[in-house]
Amino acid sequence: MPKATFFNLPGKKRDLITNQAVQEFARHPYEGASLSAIVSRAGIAKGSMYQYFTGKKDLYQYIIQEVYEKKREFLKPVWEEKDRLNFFELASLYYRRSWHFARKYPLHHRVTVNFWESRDIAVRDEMLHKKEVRSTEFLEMLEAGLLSGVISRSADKDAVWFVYHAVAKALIDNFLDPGVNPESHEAYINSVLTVLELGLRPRKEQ
Amino acid sequence: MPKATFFNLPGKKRDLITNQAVQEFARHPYEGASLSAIVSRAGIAKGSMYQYFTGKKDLYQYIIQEVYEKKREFLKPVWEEKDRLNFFELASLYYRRSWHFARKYPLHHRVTVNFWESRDIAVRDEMLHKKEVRSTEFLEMLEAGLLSGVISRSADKDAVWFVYHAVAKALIDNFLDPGVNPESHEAYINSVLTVLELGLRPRKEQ
DNA sequence: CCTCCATATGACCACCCGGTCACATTCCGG
DNA sequence: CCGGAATGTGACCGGGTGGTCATATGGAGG
Repeated sequence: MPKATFFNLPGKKRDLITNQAVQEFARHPYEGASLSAIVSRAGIAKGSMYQYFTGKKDLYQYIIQEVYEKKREFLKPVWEEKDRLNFFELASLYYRRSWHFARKYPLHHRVTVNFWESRDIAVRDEMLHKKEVRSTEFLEMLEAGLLSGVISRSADKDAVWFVYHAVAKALIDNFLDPGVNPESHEAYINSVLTVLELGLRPRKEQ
Repeated sequence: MPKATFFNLPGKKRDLITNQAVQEFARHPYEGASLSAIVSRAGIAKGSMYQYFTGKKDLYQYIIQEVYEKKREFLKPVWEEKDRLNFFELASLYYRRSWHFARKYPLHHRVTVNFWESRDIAVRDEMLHKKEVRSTEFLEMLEAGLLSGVISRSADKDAVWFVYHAVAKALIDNFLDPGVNPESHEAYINSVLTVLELGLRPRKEQ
């Protein structure tokens, strides 16, 4: 969505602008982010920004796209294990790697969190699109789990999806909580997933 | 936190201001809510608002307090069943009644949703305080469930709390999704809770 | 009736926002 | 070296914000 001019820019300058924009959208959700702050920190004129993008929304959509591309790339190794691991193992791997992403690229992580909490209409449709992208692989995983019998066949598929989605969101929200102990956090993710796996009602067989 | 002047106001006028503020904070999260819009819709002068409250934040805190008081009152009947119902029955009752609250007072519901999604610092401490308030009764419920053995003793208590909290948030977020069928929604809440109760791994005993 | 104090008012302030545009600068092919 | 196209610039615009304050209004007690 950026104009051609943006891609004609020398790489350094383009990266600087991109990075400053990521930083701003990490600090504030779309509505609260300030274009003026971005251009000022990037050391360019306001008018220049409008040579590169048609407006604030355009810039935001570009940044969102870049950030998700990066995350998708980072998560690729998880899906390559798809055939070797069962649903529960894969889910654990998925969340642990998402956590690594959040630690390695905290700004990008913050951008995604701000993004899916945004209630802006201009952003919502794009959001739905992205959510589909995000969930496709996970949904496949779930289907396979149900088919193979690793997941109880009596479970309501919609409800399972809902629960996992909710817990995923909460887990990821908390990925960067200050005061979290890196060593224990992986174990914590697994504890949470175990609750989902076994359920709260005691099991007779163990 | 409002000034004494506010409580000297005739009841009608006080209610009008309160209602318009609730409406605005239902439409927009704190940062995006407009004081000018509130006073304009309430038909009072901007200066008058500053006779009643010390500022926007003060007004917001008052509204939040009122809204949560209303919700707490509405949920009271649930906790009176505490001794008659087990953990799972109580949880079901709790969410179904929360949903009734959302249907009956959609604006107040929206205010709560905006509130706990807010990332404003001025609001965060207050929020933590409120969350404690909200969770106290639920945490008690959970403790009792663990003690009585209705909940598996092998479950990690923190993880259980985390999962329930996450699902609660997601359920409540979706309470007012347009296009939701009121009759089926209660059943859906129960489906979701059943997933938590039984877990995803198949059970041998059934 | 007059005084005094609480209350009501809206013009006004400084500041911010996203966006525009006439003009300056840079670059490159002829 | 020139001329035209591409790019860079920041003052400026209209409109919004939360907050202030001198002034006007009202009502209760002496």
